[in-house]
Amino acid sequence: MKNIEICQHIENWYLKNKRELPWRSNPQPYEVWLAEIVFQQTRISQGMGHYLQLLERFPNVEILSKATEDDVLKCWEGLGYYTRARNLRKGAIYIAQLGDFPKTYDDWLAVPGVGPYTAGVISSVCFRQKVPVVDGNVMRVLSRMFLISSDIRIVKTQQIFRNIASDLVQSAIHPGNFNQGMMELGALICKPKNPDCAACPLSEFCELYITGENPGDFPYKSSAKEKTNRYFHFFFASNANGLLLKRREASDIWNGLYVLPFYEGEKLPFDAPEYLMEKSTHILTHQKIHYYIWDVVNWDAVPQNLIDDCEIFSRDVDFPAMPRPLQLFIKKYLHIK
DNA sequence: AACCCGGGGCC
DNA sequence: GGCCCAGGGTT
Repeated sequence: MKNIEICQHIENWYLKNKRELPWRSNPQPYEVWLAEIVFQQTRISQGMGHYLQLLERFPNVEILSKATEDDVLKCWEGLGYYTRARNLRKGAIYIAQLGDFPKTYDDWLAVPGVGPYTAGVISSVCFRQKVPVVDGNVMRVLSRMFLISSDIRIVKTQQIFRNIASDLVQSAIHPGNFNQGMMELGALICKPKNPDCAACPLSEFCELYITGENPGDFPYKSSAKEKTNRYFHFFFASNANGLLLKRREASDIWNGLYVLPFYEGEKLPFDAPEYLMEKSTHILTHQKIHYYIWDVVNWDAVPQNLIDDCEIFSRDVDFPAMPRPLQLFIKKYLHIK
C-alpha cells in the first residue's frame, strides 16, 4: 500500500538526515514541550540560544512553575510573540498542579499555550500516539504532493491537511519520526523556494514533481492585509538612581514588557524634548512602528500622566525584559551586558 | 471566522 | 527596504 511506502521513505530519510537537536536524542515531555513553544514561528538558529538559556534557568517544570512572569519574559527577551512566554509559565503552573505530564493528545490540548500542533508533536514523539501534526512545513509538503490549491491563510484549510496527515500517520512505524520527518523535509528539502527535489525521498509520490508544476504556486496563500502605521515617542530618563520604565498592561503589542515612558501619536502635542537620540522604524507582522527616542531637558513640560506608573530600575542589576528596539537602544547608550 | 502578536533572514 | 515565515489565543 502506498501510505506504508510513504511512511517508510519519510521515516528512513528522517533517521538518516535529521538535524541533531538537544531534545531529539532522548525526547522527554518537558524538553519537547519547551522546544515546541520556543520554535513556533521561529527558526532553529534564531531560537536556540533562548531555548538553552530557558532550560538552564528552568531545568524542570516545577522550577518553571514557581518563576515570576518577569523572570520568564526576561529569558524570552528579543524572541518575540511574548504571549508564548506568558502561556509557557501558565502551562507549567497547570502541569505542576496536575502532578505529572499529560500523556495523551487531548490532555495536552488542555495545557495553556498548547494547540493542535504542539499537542500533536508531544503526543506522537513522546507517547507514540498516531496523531497528525500540521505546521507550515507539512502544509507545503502536502500541498505539493497532492496539488492542493486551498488558501493556507484560511484557518479551515488546515483541516484538509490534518485529514490527509492523519490518514498517512496511521501507517507509520513511529508516528513521532514520521511527523518530525515531514516537518524536517519541509525545512531542509521541500523549501518555499528552490526545493531540492533530486534529494527528496517522496519525489516518486509527488504530483508536483511528476507533473512539473511550479513549486512557487504551492501552497497558495492570499496576500496579507496592509500594515498599520503607529508612532511612538519615547522619553529617555536615566540618572544616577537608574532608568525610568513602565510595564505595558494593555492588550496590545509587547504586553508584559517594560518600555520607556512614551507618547503615542504622529506629532508630539508639547515641545519639551530637546534633542532626538534615535529615530527608526520597527516592523511587526501587522504594524509598522515609527519610533523616536528623546533626551528630555525640560521635564516640567512633559504631561504627568505619561510618567505615572513608571518605576525606577537601578543600573546595577539587569533591566526587565524590553522590546527589541529599546533593548538595543539601552545596550547602546548605557553600555550594559 | 477574522484578527492579533515579533523578529530575523533573504533578495 | 520590501518580502517571507506561520501557532495559539482572543474577539
